[in-house]
Amino acid sequence: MQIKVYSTLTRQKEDFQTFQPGKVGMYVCGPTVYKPSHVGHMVGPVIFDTIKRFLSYLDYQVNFVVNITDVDDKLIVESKKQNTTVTELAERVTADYLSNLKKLQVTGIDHFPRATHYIGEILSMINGLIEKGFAYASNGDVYFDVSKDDDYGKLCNRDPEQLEAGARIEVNDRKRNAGDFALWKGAKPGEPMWDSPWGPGRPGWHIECSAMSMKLLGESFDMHGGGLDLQFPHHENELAQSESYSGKTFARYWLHNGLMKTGDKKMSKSEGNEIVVTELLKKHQPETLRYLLLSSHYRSPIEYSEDRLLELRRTLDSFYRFFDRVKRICGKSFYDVSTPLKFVPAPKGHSAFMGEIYKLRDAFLDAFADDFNSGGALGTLHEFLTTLNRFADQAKLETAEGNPGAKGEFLSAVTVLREITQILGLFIEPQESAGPQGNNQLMDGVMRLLIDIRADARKSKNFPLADLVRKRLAELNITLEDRPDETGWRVGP
RNA sequence: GGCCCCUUCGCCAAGUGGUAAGGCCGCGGAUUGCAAAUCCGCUAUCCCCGGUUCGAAUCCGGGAGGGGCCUCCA
Repeated sequence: MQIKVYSTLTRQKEDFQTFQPGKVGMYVCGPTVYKPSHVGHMVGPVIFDTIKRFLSYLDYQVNFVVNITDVDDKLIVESKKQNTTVTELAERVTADYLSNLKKLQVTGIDHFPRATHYIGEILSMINGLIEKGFAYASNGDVYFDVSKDDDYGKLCNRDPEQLEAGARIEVNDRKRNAGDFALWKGAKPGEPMWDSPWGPGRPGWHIECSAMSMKLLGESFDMHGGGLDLQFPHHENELAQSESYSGKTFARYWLHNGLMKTGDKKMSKSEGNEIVVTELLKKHQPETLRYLLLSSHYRSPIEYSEDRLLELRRTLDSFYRFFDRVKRICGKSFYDVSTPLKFVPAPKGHSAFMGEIYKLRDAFLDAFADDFNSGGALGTLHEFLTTLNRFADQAKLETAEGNPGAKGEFLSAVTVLREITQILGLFIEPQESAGPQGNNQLMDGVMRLLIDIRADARKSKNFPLADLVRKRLAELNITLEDRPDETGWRVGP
């Protein structure tokens, strides 16, 4: 299977090839930890976590790094505002970030390097850049000299000459060119600082990503990701300083995810329109958010809205109902169906039904292999659902007529579904609020009682009473489902 | 002013040269005592105008509308 990747560097889809056979180095820019994460911060991690799952499924060994920038002007300002230290603030916000990722089933990140843990690497890289003539010290600061880098601007099509015309660049007479950017910033009193050959100070914004990615993934690695808003200046500068330093290709593919929007505008801390993840998760389950992030192509912007989340929840509910059905048929929870995250070709001599299932799996994988088109892949997920439900209906698996052979086949198909949902990182474990059944014994008992009373009423054709029970339960947001041999119930419409 | 990107059914969203996946909503049918759930069926020629081609939502040119970046930002 040939994977295609769109790279910002070439602005086209390319055949995916790794530097080392079977191994993938992946670096994604994480947050500056000065404010709790908002929904936009989850986009990259969820997308790239899914990409890693997919690549692992195809037997690649993926090393996935997401940095934490824990020293920066904004941290200094915010910590003063909160009357705390930079360290305390950074730790608190990092904990929030990590816990959100965990809830969203972002489990594939191998390293979360902190900028402050790599000061040594940063200093030696700056030193190297100065020695090679790409950087210069100036009054306690160190700047990267864009005029020394022939292909500066290649990622975003920026002409360094024109940067001067921008006039939005900070005026600073310590710089030689308007486009020069700080590798090291001299510290003012009271600011976090580390000793350096140029005096006490702290790293500039971009250098930590270069230093940490090189340390953890090598001078050349395969994929570099981040939000579209990081293309310039962050990634441009990161690329420039890295390749100037090593003389090698820094990252082969640059992938930029679309930005989360609220009310037609980009969601960002500076716009002040951000939806804080922990707030959102008070009203919606994490899986709904993960589903939202995967429902469109990663390069498109995603419109955030409450209605959309509610709509997607309805979509997910049909999966949860199906899982309930699986349990009734197979006596086994979908969540306990175990299958390795590994591609295995379809066995020979399968039934027509399993043929359909494998065809759907192929469609899913083809969509995903084409620039990680999760939206297209999700389309086939729904076709899985319909195909499986149809089979269960036709083979009458929930009645005495359902034969064991058909049930076995059904379970095989469910296993294939499980296989691909693992790639998506969906339906990994039951969602707390998704359970169609209550989770306490008293409730179960009372419901059993009401259902039995209603069953008696139905048997004696006392439909007004039967309907009254159902109607009153509906008013309590409980829905009854009469199935061939029993009546089930769930909370919700 | 410069650099990118987007515009597909009421809403969301795949499709990047061969005659429009999927989801939500809606409608009809099967099933049901009636519902619910499930299944089956129905609902678009792709912002506009030119061009290339046997053939374009898909390529090229122009126009309209929207978004991102050029300052911190996932």
